[in-house]
Amino acid sequence: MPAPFRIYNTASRTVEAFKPITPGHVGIYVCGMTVYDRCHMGHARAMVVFDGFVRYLRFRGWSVNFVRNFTDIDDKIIARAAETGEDPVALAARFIDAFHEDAEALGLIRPDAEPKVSDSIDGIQALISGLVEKKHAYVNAGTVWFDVKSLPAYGKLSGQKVDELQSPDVVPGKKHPADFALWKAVKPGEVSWESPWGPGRPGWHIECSAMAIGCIGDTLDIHGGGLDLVFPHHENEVAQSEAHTHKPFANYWMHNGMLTMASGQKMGKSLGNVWNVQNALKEFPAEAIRLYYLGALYRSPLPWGEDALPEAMGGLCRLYDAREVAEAMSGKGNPTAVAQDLGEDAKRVLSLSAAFEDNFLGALDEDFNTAKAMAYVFELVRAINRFSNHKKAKKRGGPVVAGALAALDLVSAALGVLSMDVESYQEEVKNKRCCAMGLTRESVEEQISERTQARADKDWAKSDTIRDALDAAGVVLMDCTEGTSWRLRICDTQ
RNA sequence: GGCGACGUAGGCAAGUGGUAAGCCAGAGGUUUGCAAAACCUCCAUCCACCGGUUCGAAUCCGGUCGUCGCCUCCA
Repeated sequence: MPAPFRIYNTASRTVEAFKPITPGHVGIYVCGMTVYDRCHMGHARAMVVFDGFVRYLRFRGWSVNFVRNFTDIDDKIIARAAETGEDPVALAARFIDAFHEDAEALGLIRPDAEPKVSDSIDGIQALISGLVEKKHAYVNAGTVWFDVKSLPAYGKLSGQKVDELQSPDVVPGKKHPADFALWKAVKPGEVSWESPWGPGRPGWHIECSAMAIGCIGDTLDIHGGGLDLVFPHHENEVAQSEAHTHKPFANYWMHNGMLTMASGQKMGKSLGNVWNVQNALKEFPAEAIRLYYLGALYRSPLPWGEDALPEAMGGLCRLYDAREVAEAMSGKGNPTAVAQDLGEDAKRVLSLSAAFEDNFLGALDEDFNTAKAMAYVFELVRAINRFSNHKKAKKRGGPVVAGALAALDLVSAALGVLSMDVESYQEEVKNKRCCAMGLTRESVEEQISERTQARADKDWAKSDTIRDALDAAGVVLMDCTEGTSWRLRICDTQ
C-alpha cells in the first residue's frame, strides 16, 4: 500500500488528506509551457517542483500517471513567428526541442505523456461540440465562446464573482466580458484547422481540458501549475470540463509559488527580467538549481537574486563533501557495537540515521514540505562531519555511517537531489565554475603542482605566493594528507 | 474596485496551541607550516502592530499597517 499524504488544495485553501480515485494510483496533469521562447527560471521552478513531487509519490509506492502538456498553438507563438518570418508550428517545434534539452539538463524525469495542442485538435473539437450542444457555448462569426453565465458555479476555484471582475476589453461578439474563446475563427495568414464552425484554432484554455481528460480521464486526481494560472486559466478549465462531463474536473489543485525579484515582484517575461535556464546551467550544476527550489516550500514565493544559485550550490557542496567523507570510511562490524566503542558522536550518527527516513518522508507527507525535509539532511550531515573528526573514524567508522549513506541515497531517490557520485559532481562544479569565472583547469592545476613542489621543499614563501595568487583569482586550495585539492570560491565576499 | 496569499534574526527559511528547525553571512575557539574545509560556542526572552480567547499563542479570533499575486499573456 502506498503511504498516505496530505496536500494543500487551492480549491479549499486548506491542507487535505489525499484520497485517490483509484486505490494506489495518482493521475496528475501539470500545465507545461507555451513554447515560443526558452525555458526561464520561473518555469523551471514549476518543472522541478512537480518533478520532485512525482518522484516522491513513486518512491512512496504510488503508481503515477504524470502528464505535462505543451501549448504549441497560441497567440504568442503566432506573433513571435510573424516577427521572425518562421512557420509557427516549426517555431513551436524548435522550442519543444529546446525545452527537452533544458529538461534533461535539469534532470527532470520524462512525463508519461506530453500532449501537444496540435495533436489534440479532434479531442478539442469534440469537447467544444459538446459544450455547444449543451448550450454552454455559442457561436458568433466562426468563433465559439464559452458562456460563463450558463454555469452558476463559475468562479468557484478562484473565488471570483463574474460581475466583479475588471473588464477593460470590450470584445465584439461576446455576451459577457468574462466569456472566453473556445475556438477562434481564423484570421488572414494564420495557421488553422477545419471545424464545424469554420476554419480556426483552439482558444487558450480548452486544450488543457481536452488533453487532461484524454490522457487521464474526466476527473483528475491532481491538477498542477503555477499560481498565476489559477485565474483565468484553471478556472476556465474547470468550467468547460465540468459543464461538459458533469463530473468534478480535479480533486486537488496544486499550485507552485512564483519566483520573485528583489523588488518583490515576480519574474515574468512581461517584466523583462528573466534568466533562462540554459544560461544558469552553464554556470551552476543542475542539482544546485534543484536544491534552490526544493529548499523552500513549493507554494511560497521564492526570492530570486544573484546569490540564490551560489548559495544553493554552497549547500549542495556541503552535502556532497559529507558524503565523500563518509564514503572514505572503512572498517567492519556491527554498527551499534562499533558506535558504542567510538563514542557519543558515532552514536548520534546512528540515531539520526535511524530516525531519518521517518523524519524526512514525514515532512514530505505533510504538504510536500521539502524545506523541512532538507533540514533533516543538513542535520545528519553535520553529525557525519562531527564524527569524522575523530581519529578512529576513518579506519573504523564505515559501519557507523553506512546508515547515513543509505539516508542520503533516499534523498536522491525521493527528490532527485544528491543523485550523482561525488567525483562527477565535483567535476561538474569545477568545469562550470571555471567557465563562469574565466579560468582554465590546466592553468590552475599547473600552479598547484608548482606549489606542491615548493611545499615539499618547505619553501613556504613561494607556496604562499602561489596560493595568494590563486586565491585572488577565486581558487581556494585545501591541503590534506592525500594532497591538495581545490575549488572555486562561490560567493564574492569582497 | 473585486478575489487571494503573506509579513519569523543581517539575508533566506521551517514551525499552525506548549515555550523559536535548517542554510548563508558575522564574532570567538579547536585544527593547520600558514590557510581552506570541518567541528565547537555565540548570534530572535521573541515571531509587523494593537486588542481578544486560553493555564498557555509566532501558532486561534477581531482590527490596524505593510508587501505581493490574480482580475490582460504568464510556471
